[in-house]
Amino acid sequence: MKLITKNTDYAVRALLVLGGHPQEYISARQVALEQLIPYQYVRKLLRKLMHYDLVVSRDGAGGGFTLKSSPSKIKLADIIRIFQGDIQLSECMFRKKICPQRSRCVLRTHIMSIERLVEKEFNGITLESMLKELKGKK
Amino acid sequence: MKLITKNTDYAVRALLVLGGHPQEYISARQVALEQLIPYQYVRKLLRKLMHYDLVVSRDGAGGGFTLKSSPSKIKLADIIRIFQGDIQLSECMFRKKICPQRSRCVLRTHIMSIERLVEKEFNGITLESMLKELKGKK
DNA sequence: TTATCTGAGACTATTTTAGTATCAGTTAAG
DNA sequence: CTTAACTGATACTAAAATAGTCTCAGATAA
Ligand code: FES
Ligand code: FES
Repeated sequence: MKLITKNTDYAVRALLVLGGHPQEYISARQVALEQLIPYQYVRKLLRKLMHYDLVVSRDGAGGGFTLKSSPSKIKLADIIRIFQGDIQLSECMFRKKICPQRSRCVLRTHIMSIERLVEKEFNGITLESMLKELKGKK
Repeated sequence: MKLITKNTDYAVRALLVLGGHPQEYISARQVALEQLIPYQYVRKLLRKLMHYDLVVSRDGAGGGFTLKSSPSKIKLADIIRIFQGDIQLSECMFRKKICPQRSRCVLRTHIMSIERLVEKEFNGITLESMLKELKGKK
């Protein structure tokens, strides 16, 4: 069971790179090199982060990506949601209007509360807090 | 992001069926019918539960499966571990001796503590408690 | 002896995750 | 005004995880 996929992991690292160079445009190539992420792959991730308004890009030579908003506003939970979708109970169809099993489903309420707990934890971790930790390690 | 896969979900349902008929041997067919799980699939799950000592089987006509130990001893966390493996951080290689990224890895400690939190929650849910809830719903 | 069961293992299918390749268009700098 | 360093978009392929099927040998109750 994985709480975090490679996608998310890479995305966080990429954002940390951008966060490490405020106001600068950093190319995908540089991110790939700094974090040892496959070049084309990180480009894809960065583009996705752009679609979700976490970063902005600039075309052409000297271009690249930079954070759109302050690191304190970027939560780990957001990143996870972008790359792994919402936290959700297996095949339980309770999102699809009415689940036929619902009346005798025992897992549902438990999972939902644990999901909320996890979400809360992930919400407490921001890019800012991660950047600080990183500085502490250097 | 899924905390629970279909595997686990089915397995829990199967165990609930067995738990609903203490001391009786229930056939895979009956479990499949009661819970609308594909027959061959549930057989495979039950066999796995047997390998992990949660249930015992009896061959031949009138045979089937029954819980090996008391429902109070069967934790949701056990079932998840059987079907989804340990909770673990993405590709972080810190299990493999030394991870090259470790020194500048910021996610590791966070994820580990959240993993422990989740594990603790799942440990608090037993087959017994689920059976009780189910009775309350009937 | 037959119908009903499990054990085991090989398969196939589907979905999710990871990664690559290509091409058109933008921009800075010589 | 050409070239090198970029991004946007999209279509791919590959690998891994999950879900589900099929078949056959052997056990057992009736
Ligand atoms: S399976 Fe639908 S409510 Fe749980
Ligand atoms: S990636 Fe290895 S310690 Fe985090």
